[in-house]
Amino acid sequence: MRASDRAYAALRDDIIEWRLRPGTVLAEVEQSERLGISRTPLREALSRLTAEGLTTTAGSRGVVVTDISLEDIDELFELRETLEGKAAALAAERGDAAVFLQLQGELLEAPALISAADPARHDYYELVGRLDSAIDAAISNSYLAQAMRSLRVHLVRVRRLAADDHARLTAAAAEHAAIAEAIAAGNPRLAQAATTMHLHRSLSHVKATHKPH
Amino acid sequence: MRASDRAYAALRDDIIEWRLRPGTVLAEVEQSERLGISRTPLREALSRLTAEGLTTTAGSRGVVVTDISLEDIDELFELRETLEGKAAALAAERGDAAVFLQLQGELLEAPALISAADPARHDYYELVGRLDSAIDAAISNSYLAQAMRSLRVHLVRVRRLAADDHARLTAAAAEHAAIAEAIAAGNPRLAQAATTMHLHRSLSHVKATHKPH
DNA sequence: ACGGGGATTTCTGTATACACTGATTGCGAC
DNA sequence: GTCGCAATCAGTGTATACAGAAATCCCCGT
Repeated sequence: MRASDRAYAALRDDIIEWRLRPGTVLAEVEQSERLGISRTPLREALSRLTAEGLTTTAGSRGVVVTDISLEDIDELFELRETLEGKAAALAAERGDAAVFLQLQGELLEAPALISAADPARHDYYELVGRLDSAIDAAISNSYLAQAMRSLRVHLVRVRRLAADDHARLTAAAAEHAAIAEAIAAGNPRLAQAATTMHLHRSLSHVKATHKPH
Repeated sequence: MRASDRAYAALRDDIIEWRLRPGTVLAEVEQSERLGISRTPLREALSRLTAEGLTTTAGSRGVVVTDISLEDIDELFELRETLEGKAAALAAERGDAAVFLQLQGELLEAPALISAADPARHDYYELVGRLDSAIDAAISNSYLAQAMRSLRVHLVRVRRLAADDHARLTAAAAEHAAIAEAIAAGNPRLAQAATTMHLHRSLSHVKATHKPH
């Protein structure tokens, strides 16, 4: 694996997990020494982060970690509702019903995953990730898929702001199951509506349990 | 201006104007010598182009200019309809009516710009660009605006494929005027419908007059 | 004591040298 | 003649050295 890839992954994780707080300046020499690489691959990693919107170049002060305010979260979910609603509708039109029926079944069993002794909810998020991937594959639109991928980076960051308690995750699993069911049924409008419902409830939950950093 | 910025702008223009055809490999040493800069800033330019989707890294063969097929154009317009439809609706809800009334008036006079002896239709495209900027400003959603900006790069490239004849541009100006009118009237659903109409006609025209390269 | 100017230092931006990987070509053997 | 292996070469990935700019700090003057 290339050094620039490792630097990108490390910095990306540090930002997403809020170990690098918004406003932190990422000086090239400092970070290259911390990660044990040279400045050249680090610069490439920083450009990629900036292209994704996780950092911005603040004049000649180097790059700084971007902030996410409550207004940003509103904007983020506005775009997310647009993109994922359309994606769910397209998946209902073009997707393979069997795949989403299978996912619906797994999602209905998801509460077992959440109540397990996995504090990071790894299995649960992996299942949700599989639903996202299935939708990506079903829509067969690389531009839309790319737009959603670039959004999800910011959403993972927002998710860390909220308290993902057991009750919310159980409800979210049911909402995801409803989306999968609508897609499997080949009903675009229902799939879009289920997505809208899920995102609105997610947004409400995030804003209600927002822990200021 | 930085050398990497100049390299980025030069390569971006070369790709958009189809001087660099899809499939062309952009070898680092070759391009850095052609542009009179070193490899370091050129690599930064290439990463930016790759992040935008204008190029892709093809294994160890360096980066190659991405292709745009007819299926890509369908996907592109599918996403464009989603994003610009939502943007028009939001602009109708949040925008300043006076701004869009003014733009509507100018767009109704646009045929005069098109029939002038400007083969590049510079004034006309500048006016359309002002409408895009006004919508960007009105929606006050940086994520959505960013997503549309990254799309427009590809759209300019597609536009070069079509024969932008006088008749189509005149009709397009009227369609743009209709969008501006709906936004000025504060009617989100009408604004979205007008956008859908315009994009469908644009897509039909592109596919009808497509010049294979 | 406060303000301004200059010098120093620390940063980014660029160039270049080096290393390593992967491909291509040529030579030899079957 | 063809297949295989090896050697060379081209080209990317990385490190480092240098230059230029900007910010900060210190010193001097008022």
